[in-house]
Formats: sequence, C-alpha cells, structure tokens
Amino acid sequence: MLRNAGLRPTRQRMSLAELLFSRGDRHLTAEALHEEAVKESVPVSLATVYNTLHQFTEAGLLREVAVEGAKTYFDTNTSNHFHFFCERDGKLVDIEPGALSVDGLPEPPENMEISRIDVLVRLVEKR
Amino acid sequence: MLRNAGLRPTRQRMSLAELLFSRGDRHLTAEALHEEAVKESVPVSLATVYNTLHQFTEAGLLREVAVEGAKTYFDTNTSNHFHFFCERDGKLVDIEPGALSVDGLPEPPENMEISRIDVLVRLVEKR
DNA sequence: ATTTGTGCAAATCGTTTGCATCTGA
DNA sequence: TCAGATGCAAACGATTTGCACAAAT
Repeated sequence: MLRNAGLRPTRQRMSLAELLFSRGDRHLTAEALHEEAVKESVPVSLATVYNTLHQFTEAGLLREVAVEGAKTYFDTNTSNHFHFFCERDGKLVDIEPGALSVDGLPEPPENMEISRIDVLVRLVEKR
Repeated sequence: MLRNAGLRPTRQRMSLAELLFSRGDRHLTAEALHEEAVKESVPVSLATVYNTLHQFTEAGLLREVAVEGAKTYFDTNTSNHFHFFCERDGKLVDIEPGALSVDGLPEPPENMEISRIDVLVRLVEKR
C-alpha cells in the first residue's frame, strides 16, 4: 500500500497505517492518533504523525475534514460521503452514502468549477 | 440593535457593527475586520474584535462558518443558507437560498437532533 | 458608584519548521 | 552509500486570557 503510494514503508508509517486502516472507517485528529500510537507502544513523534497524515492525504489514502477551529480531522474513508458531527463529544460519523443528496446547485461563478462538496450535519443532544 | 441584544452600545461595538452590517452580506475573519477598522481610523484592539465577534454571534447577529485550518469566518447573513468557498483566494460567497436543498437525510443517532446543516461547495479555477 | 468593556501583553492551542541524526533500499 | 525519514525543540499563526485602566449606566 505504501509502496504503491510512492512512500517508503518505514516502521512509523507502517504502524500508523495499521492503526488507521485495520479498524474500519475512522475519523482522527493528529493528536488522537499520536496518543493511540503511544498507548500501543509505537514510538513516534507528533511531528511525524503530522507529516505522515499529510503524506497519506496527498497520496489519496486519507481525506481531510474541516469542522471548526484549529482541529483537523482525517477520514480513512476517501469516497464521496458526508458527516454527522456530534458537538457534545466532538466525534465525526459517516452518513451512509446513497441516502443523502444535494440538489439544485446553482452554477459556480465564472471560470470556477466544483472540486468537492462538504456536508456537515451538526448534532446536539435532544433535551 | 445592540441594546436589543443586551449589549452596551460602546464606541467600538458600534463602529464594528457599522462595518459589518451597513455593507450588505459579508464574510470576514477577525483579522480582516480588525484591519478594516484600523484602515477606517476606528481604533480598536484585535482582542476586542474577537470579543465583539463572539458576542455578536451569541446574540444571533452573526454566524460562524468553519472552512479549514485555524481561520474562522463570520457571516453577517444568519439565515439558513450555504456557501461557495473559493480555494484560490479564500473567499466565501453565499449560495442563493431556495435553489439548493439537501435530501434524504438519515435519522440522526439515538437522542440527537440536528442543530444545523453546513454545506460548503469548494471551488477551484477551471483549467 | 457600580458594572461592564477595552487594550495590552503574555499564554495557549494546534500545527509547522529547521536541523542534526538515523534508516531503508 | 545516501536520499529520504525521523525526533526534538523552537517557531508559528490564530485565538484566548489575565489584569489594570477606562467608559457606560
């Protein structure tokens, strides 16, 4: 997988890839992945986690999701799909693709084309 | 307007409100609003711009839009509507409401309800 | 007079970078 | 061997906070 993406399979990258891709679809911040790695006794620095996440993203193995503020989430599901965002615990959840659709999109302005459509459905606790 | 929102009409708040609301719909970062204020000889500190933007948001006069990274945009249009985001120059543009709709939303998870739906249509230059 | 807002500078948070060291092909 | 990767600590940009001072009711 790493070789295919033109990335050297180093210890750190292999361990991180393992954590990311062997447990189903995940939505992680760099911080969270780093903690998880440390917990699993995978010695890796935070800087390397950042580097790796960005390299994986460039290679098309991950997708960045902007939610708010500084925190960036990385999604192991790179297909076209949308998200629920739970404001209470800051967790992202995939919305089953197929069900949801965006209709009636107006023409983009002059000379522009759509690169991606992000849909984030924000959830709060029912009172 | 400020009194209605329970905010004391101070010089700074009045000046910032003027800049924000007397020029049609706007999408500004704190930084940008601060620069504009300084340019128009409205002496106000960046900290106060941040405070004011958040107070206005809480009072329902503004709406925050998350795009990516650290930068937060504040939108003077608080109605339900979606955005184009131009990756080239980092500008937000309202999408005419009415045209666009999101359909087929699945049930939110247990005990959760939808607080808001954010749609961001990312644009790139046509090649 | 009392409460609330403001400005400054320092602190914080997530993220990035420079650079010496290490590692995989 | 040696380009490329890693770790550390320092640098960074956007945002926030603590606190003395100023302005609004």
